[in-house]
Amino acid sequence: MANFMNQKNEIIKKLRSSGLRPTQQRVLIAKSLFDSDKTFHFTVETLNKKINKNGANKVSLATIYNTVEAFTCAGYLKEILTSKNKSYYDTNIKSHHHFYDEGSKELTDIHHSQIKLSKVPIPPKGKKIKNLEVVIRIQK
Amino acid sequence: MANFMNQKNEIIKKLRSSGLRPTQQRVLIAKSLFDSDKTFHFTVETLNKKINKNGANKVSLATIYNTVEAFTCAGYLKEILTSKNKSYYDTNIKSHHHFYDEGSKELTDIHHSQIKLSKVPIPPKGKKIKNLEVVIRIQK
DNA sequence: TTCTAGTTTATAATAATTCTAAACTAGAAA
DNA sequence: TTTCTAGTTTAGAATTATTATAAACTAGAA
Ligand SMILES: [Mn+2]
Ligand SMILES: [Mn+2]
Ligand SMILES: [Zn+2]
Ligand SMILES: [Zn+2]
Repeated sequence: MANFMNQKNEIIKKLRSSGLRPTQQRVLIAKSLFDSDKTFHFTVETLNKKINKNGANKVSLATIYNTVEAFTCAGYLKEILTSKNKSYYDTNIKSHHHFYDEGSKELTDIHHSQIKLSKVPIPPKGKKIKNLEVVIRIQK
Repeated sequence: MANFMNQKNEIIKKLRSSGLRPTQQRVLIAKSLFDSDKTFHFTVETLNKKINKNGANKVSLATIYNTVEAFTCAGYLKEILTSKNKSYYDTNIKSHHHFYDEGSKELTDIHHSQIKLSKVPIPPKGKKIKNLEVVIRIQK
């Protein structure tokens, strides 16, 4: 119970620190995303199902979109673009890479240390590297 | 002129070899994509403008979509998924990597030899690596 | 308790893409 | 050469993901 309180307070602190007012909806979504010690990948569609399951419509789809964008801008989520016509998001914000299964359309993390780059090109003049990601497409 | 004939015949041969009937539209699009010795990146939107410029509507948008998909399946184009909500395509089908400029939304090739991977993870059981691509996101 | 900027929401709008079904055509066969 | 038909093209409708709008709501400062 104290633990429960703490988690909620942590979330509220986290939101406030990014200038995001801790509304009921944002706290609910943040719990669903950040409460577990395990990270995961999701789409707006799957998050919406998770949040609004068991019939009771708790949070509107528009708010799911708004919140996912706000959390991404705040650096609490990473957007992963590996699938056509649909954005994936990652609660693992550490630098890492992915397997993408073309069949099941599922992402699997590759830990940073599992890939070593011994040669990387210099970016074009006046441009800086923002990030570098490896995607390994797999299939049966 | 002979050269011109040859190019057209090459294209027709290429299409036939993949079971694609060499229609006027496909030959026209193939010319636009494969005639130059330089490879390039494009979207359906930019290809449509290129094909249907100067007012005269030569090929329908649906056919542009159909043809790009057919060429991708046949292995004559690569699909590049780096941008939200829009597919990019590449006439360079050799294994290579990309810079993606978040500002201009432009792709730039990184030659295969410009990146060296000294460690790559084993794919999950029963899965095979289809391809491995590095995307380096850059900005000012 | 009041007030208001920020937020949520239903709904409309947009953008990219895919689907549909009727008209067309490449090219094999007669 | 003409006929035939499966494959292709096309305009337009439908779908899907996403973004915009604007009215109702609420967190939290005063
Ligand atoms: Mn290229
Ligand atoms: Mn889309
Ligand atoms: Zn991940
Ligand atoms: Zn390329």
